[in-house]
Amino acid sequence: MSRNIQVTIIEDDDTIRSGYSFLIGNTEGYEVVSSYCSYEAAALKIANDKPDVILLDIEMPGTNGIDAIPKLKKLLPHVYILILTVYESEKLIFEALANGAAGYLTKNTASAKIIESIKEVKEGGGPMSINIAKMVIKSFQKNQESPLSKRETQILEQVCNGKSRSQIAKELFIDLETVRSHIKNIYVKLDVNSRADAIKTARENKLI
Amino acid sequence: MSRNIQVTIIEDDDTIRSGYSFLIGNTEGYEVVSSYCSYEAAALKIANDKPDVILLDIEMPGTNGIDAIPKLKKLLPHVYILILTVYESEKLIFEALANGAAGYLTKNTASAKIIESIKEVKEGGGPMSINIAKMVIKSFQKNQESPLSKRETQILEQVCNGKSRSQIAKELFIDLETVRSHIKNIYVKLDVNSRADAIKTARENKLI
DNA sequence: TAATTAATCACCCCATTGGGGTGATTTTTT
DNA sequence: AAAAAATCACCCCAATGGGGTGATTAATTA
Repeated sequence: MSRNIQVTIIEDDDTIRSGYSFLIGNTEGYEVVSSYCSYEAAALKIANDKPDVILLDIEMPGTNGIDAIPKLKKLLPHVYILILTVYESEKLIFEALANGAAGYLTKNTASAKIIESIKEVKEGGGPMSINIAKMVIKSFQKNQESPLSKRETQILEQVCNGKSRSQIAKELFIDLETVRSHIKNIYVKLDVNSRADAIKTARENKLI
Repeated sequence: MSRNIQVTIIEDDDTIRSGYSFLIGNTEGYEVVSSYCSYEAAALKIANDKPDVILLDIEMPGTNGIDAIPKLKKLLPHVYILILTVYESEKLIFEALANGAAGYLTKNTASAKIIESIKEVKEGGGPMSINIAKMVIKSFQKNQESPLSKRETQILEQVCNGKSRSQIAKELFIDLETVRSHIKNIYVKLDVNSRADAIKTARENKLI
């Protein structure tokens, strides 16, 4: 009834690539339809391979994995891309996810977990390594010890939404001068003197 | 050598509470130090229980789980809070995480996974149910079919950072009039006529 | 209870900004 | 060859933003 999960591997290291290939190819229900050592090599033929899931490395010669994601998605709009890399930098992780990666595993991940994640991603899940999940969750968390009051935080949020003083005043049913006053206090507390700097500081310190 | 993981359960449903209590209490290496049916009940005594991990429900009489998170964190700064609930709304999930929850599981989660997640959270991980992970990852993903050009997207990002036209011009080494021109085109494409509306539309459509 | 902090509003000043027009040139992509 | 993207130019003017300085009334904390 159910077809094997078709997997393509894009990874420049020969040893790792054949390792994954062997692992997946010998697992019941999985099938490696192709493997490439670069995006450029994959681009030429992958549209015919029609994989369900692509295992993608980030560090590669030529087009790197991050930039390869949108290009692969264009070639195969319904493919699920699972990043499998040694990198754990926040920037790379979020860029990969923003570009359309469906999951992110680090290379120390156990074989069983990789196999499980391929299935999970194919079923619409979002597999992540423990450490990745930690970073992702942390990125959501607000600073619990903000120097700003509730009202100030509320107003700063509106500033981040690009609202003008008068717009904020209307929405919060307070006077324009009150908004001004709050913003001035925010500037003092954050030690800034412009909207742009306030937003920057607020984001850096997760005050919003 | 290693102490049992001390767990507190806060959950208003008696049946579910004793179910979890039984499950965790009878697992090697885990210990239920206390269980409460509301935040109010917990607040009085939990500081003495000193749990490592709190299993917290969202739907509860009195203070709900979301609002209870920061309060519990104040009472026990080093506690890990694991949300265990039936709710899967994006809003609740992100609010819970923003408030400091370390993980988020839905109640259909298998017993073994719950036990594993408690350990994971105590070790600094960020356990999530598959469906939650999916939503979290989706929240990062940009719209791949933006109506905006690269330059326009770049400029809109700066607008979202609260930058003025002249600041953007300086940063991108282009003329102020060019920035103006781009912003005007962005407004036309997004069918808006102010920064605030552009930011709103951009966020709603994940163009940034 | 006393002292802070938070939240509200007021009026001064003025350079900068933002948004609406209209139009043109050059490079890149299709 | 045509379309889209990126660049720059000049018109207009109300609204905005940031800098001062200061006051009143809750609410919270010491």
